[in-house]
Amino acid sequence: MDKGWGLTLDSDSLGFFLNNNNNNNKRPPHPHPQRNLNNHHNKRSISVDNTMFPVNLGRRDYHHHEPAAAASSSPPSDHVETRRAVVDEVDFFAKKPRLASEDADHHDRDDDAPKTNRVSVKKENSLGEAPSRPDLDVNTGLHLLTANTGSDQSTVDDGVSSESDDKRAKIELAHLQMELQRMNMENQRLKDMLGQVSNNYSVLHSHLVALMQQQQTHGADSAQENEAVEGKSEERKVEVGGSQMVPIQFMNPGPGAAAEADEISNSSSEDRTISGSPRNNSNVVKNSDVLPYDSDREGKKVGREESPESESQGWAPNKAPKLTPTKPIDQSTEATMRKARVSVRARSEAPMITDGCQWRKYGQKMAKGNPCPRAYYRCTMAVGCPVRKQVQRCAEDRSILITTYEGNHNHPLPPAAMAMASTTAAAASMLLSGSMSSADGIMNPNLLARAILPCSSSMATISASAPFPTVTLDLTHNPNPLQFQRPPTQFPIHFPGQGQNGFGSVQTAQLPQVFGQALYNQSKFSGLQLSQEMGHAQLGHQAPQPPLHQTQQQQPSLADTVSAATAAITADPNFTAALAAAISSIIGGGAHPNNNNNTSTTATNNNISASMTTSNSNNSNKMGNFPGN
DNA sequence: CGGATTTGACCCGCGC
DNA sequence: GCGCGGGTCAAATCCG
Repeated sequence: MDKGWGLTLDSDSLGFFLNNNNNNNKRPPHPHPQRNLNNHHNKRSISVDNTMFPVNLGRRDYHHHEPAAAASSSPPSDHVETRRAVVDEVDFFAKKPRLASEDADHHDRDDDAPKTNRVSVKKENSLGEAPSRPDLDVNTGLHLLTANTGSDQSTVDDGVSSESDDKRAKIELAHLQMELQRMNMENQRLKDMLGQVSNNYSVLHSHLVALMQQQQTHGADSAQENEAVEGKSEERKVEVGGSQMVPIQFMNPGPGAAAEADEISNSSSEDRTISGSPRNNSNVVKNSDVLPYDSDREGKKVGREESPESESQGWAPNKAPKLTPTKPIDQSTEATMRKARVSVRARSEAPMITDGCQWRKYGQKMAKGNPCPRAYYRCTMAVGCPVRKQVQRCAEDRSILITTYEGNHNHPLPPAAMAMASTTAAAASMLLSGSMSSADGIMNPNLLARAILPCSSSMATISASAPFPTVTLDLTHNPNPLQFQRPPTQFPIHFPGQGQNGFGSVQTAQLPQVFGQALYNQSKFSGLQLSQEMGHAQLGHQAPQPPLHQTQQQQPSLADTVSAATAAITADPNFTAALAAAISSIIGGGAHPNNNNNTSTTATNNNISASMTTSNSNNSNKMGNFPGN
């Protein structure tokens, strides 16, 4: 029985495993709440490895030992019912057990019959002769594999009924162990599948966005070119789909990007050193990463790309202007492209919004014109990830947290992080796409704004002022649940069964789910959660902020909203229109004039309103020095 | 003790 | 050329 309850440890770890299945954090253990999950992750791996195999050995012994009763007499265990693997398991053993169970039944029911069977079996075991009867033949096979057969049979020979009970218990134990083993294995497979699906989604999504950009860029030029681009795009899509290369290629706006993407894996990191900055060391490490994406390398390649649209958005510290001495115009464009940012304004008392990624603070500065310090973070989920973000309180309303993202992750993201990452990347790509439609777009904010926001959105502002074009997503405004309903045509792709995130099933059911979006909602994390764990009363804005902080149950998850925005972006062939739809979907209604330094455009159609998902969830980072405090 | 944070210094681009 | 501001580095410090 001890062994049997050793199984509960397995089951615990199994449940543990299941619970954390979506948390693909790879960070080392850390005391912070979110990192505890990482801890779990590590533990999970270890526990699976350590517990599975030793137990498996034991289980095997048990199974070979007494598989018969396991199939015939053991009652269904708690773990078994719903899992298909268990069915397979039972089926698997039903072959042997069904025959062997006859033995067991005989043992249990008849006092005499077993003797005959035993005699014949022992005879076969000892002699190894071919049996004359088929049933005996089967029995022989089973017992030959059994190490402890002799002892068990000897106990049966004693004819003690209590020992048959013990035997039955052992059988059940063996069965449970086997089931647990199966479940562990299957969950491992599921985890792998999930990881693959996530990766595939990243790849597909990024390239879809790239394709959208290409269409957008060339759509106005000529239909002929557009067809040509699509031809390239299809080629590229196929290649990407096969190789899973370049998971993050959001920012390849031009047709040259297609060829460029293919070259990225072949490009060497040496080009990157053109900048001569000692700070680029991390990029060398980055190139050694499994994932071939490297925005820096994209940046390097710009210098030798002929197409003005070949510049992509590298976010890592780039000295881009130095890279292209032969094309002054392209230089400025490239630099701008590379510096494109997506700023998210959200009300939060927490030091930082939890977006699913792991961040490490590397600096803090007092920015001019804002009494609140600006904190600098970089993504630490992968070595050399170029993504960085700045967190700063709004000078005018310190309850508003402004998070500015730069760059694209060069590593697979956990589901929770993909929503935000995809949205910001898509928004940035749209910004860039719009700017690409006109050479003057970047320098002409109004033109750019018109290009990107034909429908205009009061909540989305675009600052195209050099050198950093920025899309600002303002999530600080009152969401209107009614507005959350969106014409289905906006989101043709729909995944059913999205109601498990605890939020209103209505909006979640109506939300579009593109590709792996469903995974987001399954995550324990909301894609973008705003933590309130730090000093609620500090800023004094916590008190009833009317509709801004409504109950979570009535608010669409911000993760869902972000996903919706991403879906809108990726699903709509009209890319600029998609931008407006996405942004307006995030933002919701209401005018928002107070974007300090951004050239803003106002909008009217707000089909989906975003809400802040305030929760007590963990903050991945503990900022000892909270900007704004 | 290792990792994260803090913080002053440094680098770089830009405007005058 | 110089100053300013943004961004980053890295040694010191903190913390679990």
